[in-house]
Formats: sequence, C-alpha cells, structure tokens
Amino acid sequence: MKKKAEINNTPICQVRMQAISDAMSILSGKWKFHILGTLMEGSKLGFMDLLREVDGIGTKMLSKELRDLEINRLVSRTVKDTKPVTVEYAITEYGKTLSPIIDGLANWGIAYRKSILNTK
Amino acid sequence: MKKKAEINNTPICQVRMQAISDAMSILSGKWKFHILGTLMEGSKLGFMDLLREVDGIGTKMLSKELRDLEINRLVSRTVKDTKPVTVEYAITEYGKTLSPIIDGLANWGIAYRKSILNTK
DNA sequence: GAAAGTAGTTTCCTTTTAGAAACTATCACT
DNA sequence: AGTGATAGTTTCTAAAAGGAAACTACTTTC
Repeated sequence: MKKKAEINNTPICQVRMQAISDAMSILSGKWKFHILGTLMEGSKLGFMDLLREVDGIGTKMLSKELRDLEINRLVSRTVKDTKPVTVEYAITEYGKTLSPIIDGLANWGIAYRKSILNTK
Repeated sequence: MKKKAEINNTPICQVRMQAISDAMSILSGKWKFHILGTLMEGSKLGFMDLLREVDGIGTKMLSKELRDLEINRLVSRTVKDTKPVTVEYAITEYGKTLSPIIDGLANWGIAYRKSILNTK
C-alpha cells in the first residue's frame, strides 16, 4: 500500500503552512526580532538610539529593517520638527500583538541555553 | 542632556537579546518551522514522506535541515531495519516545547492575512 | 569655520543560502 | 537485467543577505 501525503493535503494544514510562511517573510532577517524586542521595552527611540541599542547593527541594515517594519505597520516613524530633525520610532498597537511570540522565543532561548549547560 | 543607552545595558535585556539570537540561530532558514510544524501533526514520517509533505523542498535542503534539527535535539532520527531501509523522523519531547511558538506564529500569520483583506 | 550630532543613502564587496540535477547505494519485485 | 522504492550526497550555480566605509544634508555648538 502506497502512502499518500495525507497531512498537508487537508485545507487546515495548508492554511497553517501558508500562515507560517507569511509570518516568517515579515519577520525574516537577522535583526527584526531584535529591533522589535528593543522597541517593546524602550517605547520611543530615535535612529541613533536604536543604532546603539541593537548591538552590532549598521546604519544600512537598521534603515532597511525599520522601513520593512514600517511598511508592515509593526513600527511607526514620526519626524519631529526639532533642530536637528529627530525621528521617533515606536512599536504600533498592531506590532504589540507580536509580543507573546517574541517573549516566547526569548524564554525558549533562555531555557535552551540552560539545557545546554545542564547536559554538558 | 545626552541620552545614554539605558535599555540594552541592563543585564536582563542583554540576556533577552542573546536568547532571541540563540533561538533564531537554531530556527533560521526557510524550512525549519515547516518541518517542525509538519512533524508536530504527522507524528512519525519518513524522508520521502517529508519530501512530499513539505511543499517545495528538495532533498538537499531537507537532509540538511533535518540534520540541524537532530543536532539540536528537536527531531529524532530512527533507522528501522526494514528492507529497503526506512528512516523515521519524529519530533522529540523537547521539540514539542516549541509548539506554542509555532502555533503563535501560525495564528499571527492567519490574522495578518485577514487584516490585509480587511484594510484593502 | 570646524566639529559634532541628527538621519539616513550609496557603493562595493563577501558570505550565506538555496535550488536543480546528477549521482551513490541497497534492496525488492518482475 | 531492468524498474522503482528507500535515503540520502555531491557539484555547480544563482540569488539573497549582510557589512564596512564613504558620502549627503542640515543644524547647533565651540
């Protein structure tokens, strides 16, 4: 008896797989979670603040990643008419819906690190 | 008054950022979540089963990703002495600790898709 | 008027990731 | 002996991602 693909064939599962692809395409890259995680704790931050907070990121990547996050309405960008001009980046209400996932990921990472120390 | 970096400087936040890096390095790549998501629903699956289930993946990537997941103890690989030899891949108990994150991501992706349809 | 802070962009280069196709190897069935 | 199933590996190539450094542009301070 030949086994047929029976799991992904169900509509539920295709939707689930598509959803994971959607989410990951928005959150892909080396820095998205870091930026979001920082903005979730730091409320409003300027470009240079983020450059300092997000350890290791450069201006090109920060600029690009912020633009992506803004396009997907996860982060807001507000130009203040101060002199010199400052820009305030903040997480949106919609962006905050990611906090359980980011927290979950952070907690899992912490547990992972502990489990390595214990099994070694 | 010059603003100093006050958020990531706290040990808690550094730990959090490190944890996110750890988790993402283990779960990075195009296919990890898909493979894990499939194994979470499909219990034990062979290499060829996964090749059929995970839509679009090729043998090289499937092999590589499964090896990575096995190294990190998220997936188990069992060679059965059938003829021809079959291999059973399954999610480990430890791998199951990721299910809230994967479910969260899937549900977020579903909501995202709905929000796009509503705002357009 | 030079330095330093704001917020980026652009260019050039390297590394990483991913995919297609061909290949190995074993065994069963016909 | 040939076909087809198991489970991969290897090679070659293309695309994507990422980073360092230099640059723009404006303003304030020294």
